[in-house]
Amino acid sequence: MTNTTENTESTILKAAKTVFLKKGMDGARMQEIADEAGINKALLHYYFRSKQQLFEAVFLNAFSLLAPQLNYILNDDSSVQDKIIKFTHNYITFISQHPYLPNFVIQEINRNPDFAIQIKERPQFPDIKKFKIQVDLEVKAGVLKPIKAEQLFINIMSLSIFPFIGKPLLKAFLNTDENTFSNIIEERKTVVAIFIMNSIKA
Amino acid sequence: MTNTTENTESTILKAAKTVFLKKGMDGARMQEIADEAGINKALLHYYFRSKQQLFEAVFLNAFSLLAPQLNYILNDDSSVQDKIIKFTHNYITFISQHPYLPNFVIQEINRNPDFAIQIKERPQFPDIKKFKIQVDLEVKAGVLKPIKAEQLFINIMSLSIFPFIGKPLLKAFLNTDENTFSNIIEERKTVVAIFIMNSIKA
DNA sequence: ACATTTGTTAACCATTTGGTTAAACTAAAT
DNA sequence: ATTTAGTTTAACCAAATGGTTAACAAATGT
Repeated sequence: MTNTTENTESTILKAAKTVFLKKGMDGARMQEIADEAGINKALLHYYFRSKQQLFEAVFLNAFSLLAPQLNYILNDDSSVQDKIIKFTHNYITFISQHPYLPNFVIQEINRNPDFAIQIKERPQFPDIKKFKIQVDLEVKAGVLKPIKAEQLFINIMSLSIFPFIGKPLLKAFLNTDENTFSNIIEERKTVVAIFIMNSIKA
Repeated sequence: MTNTTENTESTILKAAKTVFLKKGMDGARMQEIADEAGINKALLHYYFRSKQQLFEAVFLNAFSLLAPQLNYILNDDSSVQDKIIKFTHNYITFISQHPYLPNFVIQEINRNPDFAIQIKERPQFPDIKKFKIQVDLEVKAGVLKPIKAEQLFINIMSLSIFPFIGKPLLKAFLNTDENTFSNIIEERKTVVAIFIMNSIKA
């Protein structure tokens, strides 16, 4: 077997990722993916059978990029403070390089909530249990002000992810240009952790 | 002129809102909107000419529901603390009753950023200027810890809105059922303001 | 009563779109 | 050299979809 096969397959996947991430399942067109990949449309079906299956390949790939980052904050052994500092910085940095990713994943799970069930069954799927025990412990020990781990988790995710999803809206509200907004995001790599820790440090 | 006209028109708008908010421009089908309204598909074109124009009517209507709430926090004369308490409570309450709204608006602005330009020109479009001056003043007066108004604004929006947009994802991560998640959201009506104020109160 | 305007519908149309097919091409195996 | 298996393409197909039309129904004005 020649290696053109694998090349073509990964070329398709890359192109599909570009188009699906930008336009979503409903907005994407098989012809556009083929054009992006520079190949004949029939090849998409030759390698992936259907739009649905090609989409799922892209979706699972996208999700598997987001999950490990999360496992880090949830299962690391450092203090809650260290985790928050590292996580917010890493996550905002990471998403800056893949700005379409969170919006895509969230949008498609909203469109078809069955996806959430599917990905929950995967082994790398993040589990909040350990993080919750740790937060409860530090609260009891008086290191942190009383806060429910669930609320803290939601806050961390909200502050890290929303600015990317809501970017066009926020840009309009703040009346800033692209460059200024980038600077604000850059600043958030450190400022978000400070904001959170100011709130919960006892 | 009979009033059936206005009835039909508003029936269409209501149905279009239901379908567009759930499925977005790309996912929505004119036939589905007609079925939802219980009328013939041709009537959609009779009253709104095209899918695009019907969509725009729905979008502007949706946006005009979100904007006034924002103007409140930005232009009210109460202290920053009072604003944050009132805003987070009001906004989370409001969105609970219209859970598809923010996701829809953000998604469609992402799909077509020209929308952001269009709505910016409307008179009710929120302006952050006054809020910024107020925050800067309270920081200088030592009422608040140093924080940029822009970052604070993004934080408030993130903490209020993201839980609704990311709901299916958060539900999966937190491993909670619908009911538990509703309780968490309910709790956020008060807990978000406390979280923010703990962070920024000097 | 009658004509005219407005509202509503079923049938139809053109285009788009996901998907298929049969033929052509390529490269390794014999 | 010839066969064989895998790869790629142009042409094609059926269904879906936004939009139109022509006829019909219901109000409204005269």
